[in-house]
Amino acid sequence: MSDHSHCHDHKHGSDLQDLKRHLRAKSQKITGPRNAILNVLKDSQGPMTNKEIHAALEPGMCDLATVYRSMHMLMKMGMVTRYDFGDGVARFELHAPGEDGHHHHLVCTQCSKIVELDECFQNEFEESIASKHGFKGVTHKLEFFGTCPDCQ
Amino acid sequence: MSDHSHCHDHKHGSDLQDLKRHLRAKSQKITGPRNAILNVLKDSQGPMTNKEIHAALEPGMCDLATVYRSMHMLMKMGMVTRYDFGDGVARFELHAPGEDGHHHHLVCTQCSKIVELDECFQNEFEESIASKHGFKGVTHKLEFFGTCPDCQ
DNA sequence: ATCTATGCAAAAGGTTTGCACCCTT
DNA sequence: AAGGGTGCAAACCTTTTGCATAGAT
Repeated sequence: MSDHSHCHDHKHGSDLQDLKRHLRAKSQKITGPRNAILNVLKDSQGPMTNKEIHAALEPGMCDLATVYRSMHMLMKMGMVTRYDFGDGVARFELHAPGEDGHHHHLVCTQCSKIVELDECFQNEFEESIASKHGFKGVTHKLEFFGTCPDCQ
Repeated sequence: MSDHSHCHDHKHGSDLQDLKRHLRAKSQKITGPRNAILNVLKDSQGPMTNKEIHAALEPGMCDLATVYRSMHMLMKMGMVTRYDFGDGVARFELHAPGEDGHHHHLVCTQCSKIVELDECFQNEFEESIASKHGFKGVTHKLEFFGTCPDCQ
């Protein structure tokens, strides 16, 4: 598989029309809450928790439970990727429907600042591990942790 | 019972005496529960959740809350590493006090089987990312996910 | 009109904490 | 004897779910 070279714009590469079209194509309804959530995700600077997404919506726009349900739906549709940074809270990032949005992060262990990484490590490694253990459809999650300049 | 640390045996490289000695050295008490927990971890085949550790102890040996507290303590002492496989549950693996126990896993997304990987990917990549963004003390977490032979 | 999505509230897990008592050192 | 460690129960947080209603197609 080839790797993406447009890396600076992962979250701005998808416009709202595309997203809605993709939802409709899978016979998912375009509702107020979903519309609003997609807008928040589209403009986000990095991965967001359910609570953060909820907080970013206009008050009364949408229940927290609906945010959770929407993220499940978007994940199942492959429009969103879930990230885990080891603090027990799920974070989500939107990407264009066709693309897999695969990339990594550099997280500050002090202030939790998150840097989006463009670099994606090349992986003959992944293939050799997969074949060695007889696994199919192998992917990886890779995150970096350290202390950011401000916290040193 | 001398045992040499082969790559295959990361979790058996630490014997109980060493572990206890290390605890005492940091003025941590050796109690019944801690002793039992260390024994379970020492014999484990892979990362274990708090609940699994608790279940592996003799009934009545130790409260679940104590398992949680012990894992915190062991982590702070650098004797245990925490792993997150994206299911919202923390898993722990013991390693010898001096060593960092750094390695990776291959997890089956169907049955949750976990394969311990010996290979650790070589990282000039990590250094370049750290310096590029001005981070210090950068480490990484890398886990592989796929479908195991039995589940295909 | 149909069938899904939502709000609300309750439940379900995982994890943490307060407090009185026990036990290692 | 002193201080940390433990059990128990309650609190906390994130995430899930049941159910009646609202809303998109």
